[in-house]
Amino acid sequence: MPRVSRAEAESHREQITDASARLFRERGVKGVSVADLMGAAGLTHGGFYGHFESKDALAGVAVARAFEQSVEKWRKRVAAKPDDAARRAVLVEHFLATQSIRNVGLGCPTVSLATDVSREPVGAPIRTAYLDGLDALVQILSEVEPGPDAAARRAAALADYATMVGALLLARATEGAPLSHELLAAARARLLPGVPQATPPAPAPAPARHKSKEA
Amino acid sequence: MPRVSRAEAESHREQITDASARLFRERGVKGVSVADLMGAAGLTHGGFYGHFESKDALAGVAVARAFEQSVEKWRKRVAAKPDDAARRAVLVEHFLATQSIRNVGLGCPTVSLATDVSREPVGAPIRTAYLDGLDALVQILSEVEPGPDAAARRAAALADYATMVGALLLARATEGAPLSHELLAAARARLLPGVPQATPPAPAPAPARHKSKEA
DNA sequence: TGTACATCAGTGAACGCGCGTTCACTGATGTAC
DNA sequence: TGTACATCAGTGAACGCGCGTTCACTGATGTAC
Repeated sequence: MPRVSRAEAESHREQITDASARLFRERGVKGVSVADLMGAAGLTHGGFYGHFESKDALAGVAVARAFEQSVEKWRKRVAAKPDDAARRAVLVEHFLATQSIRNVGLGCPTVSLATDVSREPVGAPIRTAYLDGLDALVQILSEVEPGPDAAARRAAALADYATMVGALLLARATEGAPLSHELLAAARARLLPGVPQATPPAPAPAPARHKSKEA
Repeated sequence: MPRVSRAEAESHREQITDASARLFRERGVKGVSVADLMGAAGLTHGGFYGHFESKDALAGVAVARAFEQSVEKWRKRVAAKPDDAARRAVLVEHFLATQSIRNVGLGCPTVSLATDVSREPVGAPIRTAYLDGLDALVQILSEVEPGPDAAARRAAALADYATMVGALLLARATEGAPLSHELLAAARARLLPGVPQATPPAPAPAPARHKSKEA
């Protein structure tokens, strides 16, 4: 089986990177072994060092990959909406959706990796990747915020982002308790005042004061 | 040296608990060994199981201890202020102070342990301790929030809390970059609009439009 | 208060285990002619 | 296009290490008389 073609080897490297981007978010960098990562690509552990210099080096590459995926999703959501208010709303609603609680592996790396990153020394590859990725997401959010100037829009984006990250982080830590959904709902209400909260699975049938909300 | 008095043994248990409450916040539960914890109390690792059933059981006790310390601090800060607006402000300002970035070991466990807790299975001792502790802190904040009724005050407390947690979490993950302080400042401005931001080490000398802000 | 002995807090060696990393080896791939 | 050989992607055993946990042992503490 050894000595596969160069195209296959490159595909293996991609598989390792993608699996790491997902598993590191789910279990943390320390929570996944090199053998786990290679196994996710259908390989054995020994070949790892043909692809990456070390597990820490992979962490940097994998975190960059995770952010690339998020940036792409954000761009697509933004592009599908007609105006900035709708663009901001769709970003917030996706971030704070109930499904985001359980969707750790493909969810925003900002939330799932923040603590791991903050425990790494300042020069670690994972820190650079995280900082760059966070910058890119904040930039996208800034562009759809209302405000008189760029500084105001950036400040609004940072405050919004902090609220979303905190709410999802706490919702995950309290998963299974009512507080978990309460946190997401409170953050949605804060960031999108006046927008109907349609997220709970079976909302009470309202008396339809204005009009029905779902087709 | 073995067979110390019962009072000494109880003191050892307290030292282990306190050291764990601090070190678990700094490095995570997996980031500290039983030998580290016992060493912090001046003991060797073998005696650990005379005090706790397992490392996981200690994690529950230590996290409860960490939250007790935070609740006590919050109560003292609240008690020192004359009205609810000032009480809310002092809680927010302490949470989002620049020093909080580095003060992980004695800082709010909600931030430093959220990810570790969310990666534990639902029945783990650490999850119960975390949920109870978070409930207690949210309760204190709810009592000083403005609002027409208890539900509104609780929703405001949850949104405020999410904003503070997210801002501090991200500020820690980006420590060393300008973005780190920017995040704290944006959250302060969002939660305490109109309050002068005196936190940067050397604020530009303002033209003193109303009055000087520090005695 | 004083003596005799059972209790048990802490020690340190040992356990099995999983980890990140290294390395000799294999054999299909890629290349030179 | 076909042959000969060097390259190198992947294998799996092995390395040293640190981990959580167990356990026989020690000797001061606590207790019974």
